[in-house]
Amino acid sequence: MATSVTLSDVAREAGVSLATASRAINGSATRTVRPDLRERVLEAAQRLRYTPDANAQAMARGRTTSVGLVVHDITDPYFSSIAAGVTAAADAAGLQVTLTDTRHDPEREVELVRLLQRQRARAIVVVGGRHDDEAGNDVMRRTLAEYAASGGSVALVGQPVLDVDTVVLENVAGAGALARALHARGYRRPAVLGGPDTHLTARERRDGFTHAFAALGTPVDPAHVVPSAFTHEGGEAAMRELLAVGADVDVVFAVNDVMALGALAAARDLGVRVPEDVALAGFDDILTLRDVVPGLTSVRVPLVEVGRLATGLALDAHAEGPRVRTVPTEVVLRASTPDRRA
Amino acid sequence: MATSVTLSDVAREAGVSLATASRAINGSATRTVRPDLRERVLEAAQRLRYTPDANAQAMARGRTTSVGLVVHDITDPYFSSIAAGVTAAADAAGLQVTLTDTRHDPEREVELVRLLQRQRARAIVVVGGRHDDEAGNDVMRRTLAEYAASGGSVALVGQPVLDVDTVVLENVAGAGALARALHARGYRRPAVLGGPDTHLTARERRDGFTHAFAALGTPVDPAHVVPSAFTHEGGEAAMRELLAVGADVDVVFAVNDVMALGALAAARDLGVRVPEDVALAGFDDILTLRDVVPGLTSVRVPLVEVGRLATGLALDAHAEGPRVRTVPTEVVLRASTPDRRA
DNA sequence: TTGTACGCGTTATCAT
DNA sequence: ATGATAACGCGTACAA
Repeated sequence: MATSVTLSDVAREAGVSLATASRAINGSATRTVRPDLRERVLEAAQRLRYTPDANAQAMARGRTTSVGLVVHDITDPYFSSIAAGVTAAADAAGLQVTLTDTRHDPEREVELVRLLQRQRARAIVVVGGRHDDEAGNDVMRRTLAEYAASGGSVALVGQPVLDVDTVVLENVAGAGALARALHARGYRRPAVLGGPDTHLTARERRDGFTHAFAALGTPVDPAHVVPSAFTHEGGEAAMRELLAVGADVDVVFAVNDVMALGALAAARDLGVRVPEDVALAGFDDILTLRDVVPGLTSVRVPLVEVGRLATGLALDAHAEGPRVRTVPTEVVLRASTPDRRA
Repeated sequence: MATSVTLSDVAREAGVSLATASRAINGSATRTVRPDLRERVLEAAQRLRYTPDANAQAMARGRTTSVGLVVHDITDPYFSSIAAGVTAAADAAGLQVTLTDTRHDPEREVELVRLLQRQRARAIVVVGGRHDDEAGNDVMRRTLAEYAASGGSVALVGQPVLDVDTVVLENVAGAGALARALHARGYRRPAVLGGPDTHLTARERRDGFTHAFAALGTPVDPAHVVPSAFTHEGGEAAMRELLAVGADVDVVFAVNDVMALGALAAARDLGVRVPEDVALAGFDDILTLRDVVPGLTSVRVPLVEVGRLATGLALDAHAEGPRVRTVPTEVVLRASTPDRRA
């Protein structure tokens, strides 16, 4: 480690006290510095190439300027868009983002929160739907509570089950609206690539979809609800399974776009045409969709905005119990689900 | 800010000195602690829910555990894949990643490096090709030099023009190999969506491509080299321009995949079929391509590995002058450039 | 307005 | 092996 110029060096060089140098450079709120002294200090700082040590400042002030971000996979467009929102919001607040990635390992999520707590991140944004796993949730809930007790604030993107501020996506409503839109276009034999059984987001979207179709008088055949991983590979495998049994379906709903794209790949691979042989829809409306043909019908989630919102929630200190911000979704119909009534 | 348990609290609770507590918990290298005392300390720490303050540790040790990362746009698959490599490598080294995003503003790049220097990031990875702009490069070079002088190390992904360790992509060779592969498939009337004139990566790929085609006896018509932004929109606009003038071309090379996808969108929009009416190729082989039809011919760059490599380079302290790690590329032929000789 | 001195939480040096 | 104690770089009451 080479030598780093400190504020003391600057003070000495400028012939003033450490305190004055600090006030001149940082611009203390209450105190003010005589213009000529201030000038001397700034000049000295420049001459010496002084760089304030954010770490030391954080120590002295008692709070850091960093925001922790926990995602499952930064290469996934869903997460990278949210991450963009988080960095934008943090930047606007003069804060830095520490990016951490679970690589889809749920246990790492807890470790990463602890890690960020050690960094004394002023706030943590955790992105990712919860699981129906009381034991697991309990560990996470306790971990977050400890972090909060140590002075940090948390925002979650997912389900409001961890007693922290949460950005909630309208999964049920969005999937229901999608189902109705598809029904209106003439689809009557739906199938669902449902994701993991315990994954709440997957479940909400799956049930929102199936319930809506049931309410319309054309229930989804339970045999046509295929569980899978929440990933590209998961969607691909589930679609393959569905097609392998020769299921009689006219539209397939994958509970997220990445899965839908996996399904699309499977269909392509098996010579099944979308939408001619079967229609396909996803959820999230990730950025990738702009480059996919046929245009994939989806349910839009304002992902960047979700990141901003979560960051704002986490940063905006509050007193009362956990808040919930519900983000509306919007059905976007595209070529992958053409009108069948023609 | 709520109260946080400190090491002193733990020491008092365990009835030992601060020093012993520190040694027991951190496990000092040279010193060792009597087992029973050690046990008492650990137990006390657990009881009090003690969490070490990474910031304070960094102060005392004189070095932080964070790595800075500078990208232009985290939602761009090129950058997010590299970011995945950086976080993986950092994680393996027990370090954290501070993610910063220029949002395509070159001036922010310098500011972000200064920001990361203030954070005393132990290393900084800057991702992004350089520009033919000596003034701009000079500012950046000086900024990085100052950071290095303060004890940090830097790795760049791009061109080795800033006197720091650099991961270099085989742009010229890759584009040349692509040109030859296309020529071998029968293409004779190539065009290039060339990106910004001053952008070195764009230029290298453009020239590598045109020179190779010239060497094969079928030079690229200069009128068919269209400059543009290095983005999706840039590719789209350039393709639109090319098609608008009714250029007589049989294959279009976009200097990166994101641009190629923009070009694909433009072609689609104008009713021009790929590859029937014109073939298309890109560069990078971003993850998104797995979902694009027709499969886009590209030049593969091991992006995640590039991120890992750059991080390793930055972390592995060295004495001598700037090192260069060249990453090989590989032509991947897909459906967007079918064999024309049939 | 300026300077002195203490504190932030931890590591490391130096006695003991 | 353990314990005082001095750093680390900075902010800020408090005193002058």
